[in-house]
Amino acid sequence: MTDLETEVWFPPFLSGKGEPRLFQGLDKPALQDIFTHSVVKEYEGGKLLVQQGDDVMCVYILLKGHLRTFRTGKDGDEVTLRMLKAGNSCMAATVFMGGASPVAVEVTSASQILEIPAGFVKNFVLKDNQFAQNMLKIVARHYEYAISQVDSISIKTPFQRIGHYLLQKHVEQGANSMSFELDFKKAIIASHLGMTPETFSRALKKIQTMGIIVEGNKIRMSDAFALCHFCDLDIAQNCPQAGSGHCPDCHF
Amino acid sequence: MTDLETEVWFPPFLSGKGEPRLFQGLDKPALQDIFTHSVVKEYEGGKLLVQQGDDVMCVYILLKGHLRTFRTGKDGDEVTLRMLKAGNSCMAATVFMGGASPVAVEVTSASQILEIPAGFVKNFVLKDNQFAQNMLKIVARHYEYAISQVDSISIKTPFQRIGHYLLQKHVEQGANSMSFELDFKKAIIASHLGMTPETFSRALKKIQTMGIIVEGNKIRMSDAFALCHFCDLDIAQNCPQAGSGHCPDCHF
DNA sequence: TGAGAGAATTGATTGAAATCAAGTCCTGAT
DNA sequence: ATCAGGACTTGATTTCAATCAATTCTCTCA
Repeated sequence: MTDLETEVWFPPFLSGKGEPRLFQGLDKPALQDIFTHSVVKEYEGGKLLVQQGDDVMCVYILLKGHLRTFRTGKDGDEVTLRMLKAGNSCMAATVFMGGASPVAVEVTSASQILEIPAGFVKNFVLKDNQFAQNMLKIVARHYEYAISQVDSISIKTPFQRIGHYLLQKHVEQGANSMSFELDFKKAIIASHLGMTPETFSRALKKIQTMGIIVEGNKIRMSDAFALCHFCDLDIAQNCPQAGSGHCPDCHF
Repeated sequence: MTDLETEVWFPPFLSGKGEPRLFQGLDKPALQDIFTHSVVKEYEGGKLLVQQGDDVMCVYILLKGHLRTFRTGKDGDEVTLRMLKAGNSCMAATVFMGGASPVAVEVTSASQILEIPAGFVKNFVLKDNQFAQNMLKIVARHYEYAISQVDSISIKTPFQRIGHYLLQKHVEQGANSMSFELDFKKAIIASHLGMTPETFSRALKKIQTMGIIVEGNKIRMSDAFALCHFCDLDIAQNCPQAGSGHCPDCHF
């Protein structure tokens, strides 16, 4: 990959907020080193990038499109673990543990992906501390996300899970717009939340009695605090309104 | 902490296998640096080390005893996320993300704990790449564990979860003894597996029809492969028998 | 414009685990 | 040895999400 190409696709990764970024704070030679060892590939929706049990050959960074990671049980049941959008990465943790991938990765809409070879990443961590720290942050973030998923699935009702999920999306987008879109198929979101599409659909209906209007993939809220009932510490931490006293439900 | 003291308690951390070790491959000055900044403390069973939402002040390394990490929902329901034994550490990921702890940590039996201050750890990662890599491995390991927990809870029946859990314990101990002990209270294990103590108890009864004898905390197996029915890729990876052809259920 | 396929919704039924409620067993203290 | 309290087990009942089944909706493509 040339320096010029880098310029084309790199900028979005500098401006990203929210998720910690792999390239954050790296100096130019380091970036150059990474890019010359990486490739950008295009995939059609539906393609299975990694299968459960595969040896993982690279860390994937999603430049454009959507991926999901999931696990399949013996009987074919699936859980969706993560739903990735541009800027997210996956397989970082697996590359460090070595061995078989515990998850499968599927391209859910046409995507452009930067692939950094596993061996290179492993070495680079030992050479560049900033890179190591970035990796650490990313993996730690995923870990915390997984924890909240365990929590969600085991101690919340399907209804609460959906409310929590919607609120999270709302806060992720800065909590300033009165509406947002679901950017994955409902069946995938349902699987992510540990329920069937039917249950998901019914809960979405029920939630409309709380001032949440659902029209296809579009979610509109009658007031900015309609979802605050579902708030918890995890969300409050990222909520710009937390502690401001404006939110009637906020105890944080 | 003096060098001499180090000698006393450090050895077990060098010989450990299984979990990646925080101190693995560090040179003497690095170790010295860590130890002079750390303290060892003793706690009685029942003590809450960290509460959900606390600012985390240090990374904990369990030298002796038992801890568990858990989350509590609004209605008081709990999920046990991890059950730690000597050699395990916790709060590593949280220290890197900064902010409030997503979990609470409870001392479940009298314990001795090494506490490394958060600030020191964060700096040390940037100074010592080996340490950074160790951290990364530990967090990655926890992440993979959390993934398997999500998987377990959402796509396995309670019965399968218990079988899987028992097999895991069996394999952890080298799969050479015909019996092992549950080292946490059954209610905690139940909570870890996402079920009530009643359901746990009933499933343990049912599993006895498969050649697993349960006597209090002691689990005895009629033959070495009695639990293999519950095997999956995750476990097979750590199974010394995997691929040997001895196990009638092994497809790996 | 319409056909067809996949996605999503809706309804009826079922089943498994949670809950509620006694009981038993075990351990450690007096 | 007895007692008290906790851990665990067992039983009866309820509940709620999964399942099964049938539409409806919404695309895309001819």
